[in-house]
Amino acid sequence: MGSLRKGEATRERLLETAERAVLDKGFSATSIEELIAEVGITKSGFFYHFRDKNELALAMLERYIETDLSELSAFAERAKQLSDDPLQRLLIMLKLYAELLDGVTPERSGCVAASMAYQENQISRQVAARMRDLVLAWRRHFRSMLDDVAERYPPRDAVDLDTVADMCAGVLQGAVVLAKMLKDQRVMGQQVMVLRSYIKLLFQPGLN
Amino acid sequence: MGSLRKGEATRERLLETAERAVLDKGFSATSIEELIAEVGITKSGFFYHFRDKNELALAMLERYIETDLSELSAFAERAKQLSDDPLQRLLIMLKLYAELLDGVTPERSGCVAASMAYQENQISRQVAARMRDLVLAWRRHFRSMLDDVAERYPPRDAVDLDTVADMCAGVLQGAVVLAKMLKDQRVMGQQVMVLRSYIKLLFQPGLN
DNA sequence: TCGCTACTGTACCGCAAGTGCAGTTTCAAG
DNA sequence: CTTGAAACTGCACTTGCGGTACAGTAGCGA
Repeated sequence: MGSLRKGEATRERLLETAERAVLDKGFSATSIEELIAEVGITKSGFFYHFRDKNELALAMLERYIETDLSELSAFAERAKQLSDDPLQRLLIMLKLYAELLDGVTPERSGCVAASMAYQENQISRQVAARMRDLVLAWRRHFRSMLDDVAERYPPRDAVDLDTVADMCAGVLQGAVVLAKMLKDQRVMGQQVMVLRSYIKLLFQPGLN
Repeated sequence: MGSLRKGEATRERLLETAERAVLDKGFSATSIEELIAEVGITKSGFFYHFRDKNELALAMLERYIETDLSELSAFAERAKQLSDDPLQRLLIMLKLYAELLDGVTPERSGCVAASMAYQENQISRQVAARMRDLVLAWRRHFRSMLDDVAERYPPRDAVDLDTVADMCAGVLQGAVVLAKMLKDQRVMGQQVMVLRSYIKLLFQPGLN
């Protein structure tokens, strides 16, 4: 059938190789020639799959968004199984995420979208649009969890829940940057745990 | 005297131009030829000042660190004048920062260090070392303010203050990334205000 | 055996980084 | 007024990368 054609396999290997390289050293520092050498095809072969480097970026982003969002859903699902309480669910999910981050290798850590974000004005409109979609998806995801929490536990501080939802994604993005700057992966897990502390303080009753 | 030599002025113009370009479109997308065209010197002139692009990066980072840390100190100083209470000082400082971020233009927003952080393995050891220094300086800065707060107001949650200090810098870094991805500057100010909310909840007494 | 998919091979262009070096202007100290 | 260092210019050249163009071909399923 068409679903597992040979071309798809090569394309996937290119995307996988590119993702590793991009997370390790950035998009513009990743050369096409380096990718084809690792995958074992020629330059012509590369341009058979992608019109140009920008289209590679778009495909990488598309792929990243898909896996990232399904990972997020999986964690939410797992948390749902582990507790009935909306606050506990959110806290469990953040703990799961922190544990995931502690186990990831330095070279593979980072966000494909964020690595492209800092090269703003050289990326295409389509890439920019998909980046925006991703942030909005994160916002929706955390917002819906926060809504469930706020319904049962009134927040202790007057904050906009969309902004708190953004913070959930933002703290992680910031933690990645700090981890890269410090060359210390541990800060990622740590930062998520501090975010958890905020959620606890914001909603959890009976904390003095 | 040696302090305001002509060479220093040209070098400074190069660094200033480079910083604007890098914040707008990233380091690797910023070409030397574009810089010299704007500054009005030749390629040879550029290489008289910097051995290569990496040395430019190092000088930019050095310059950025200096101005960033002095800006931070200035805000802390201003907050010190406005209140005697350590918690209020920190909250005021964050508010000042949020206001600064709301007023900055999109092209000039961002952190020179962070824009280089995502190109990790192609930057020199020296640049990496200075990036580390910067994060540690941020940590020290916020940590000392947090220590003052914690002395008077015991924290409501068992968190490591170094990690909270990292979060102060991290939320900002994350907010920059989100702002770039969303093309919406407002999230930067918003995120700092949520961070403020955390500090309030963590330390402020009498909140229910 | 036909034709499509998935490539290879070759040749070439333009741009940016970087090298090397000789020559020139500017300006301040002797 | 001269001299010499600082701050460049000018030119020629190399390498690497992104990208174009296009002809040819191996494998494979209908």
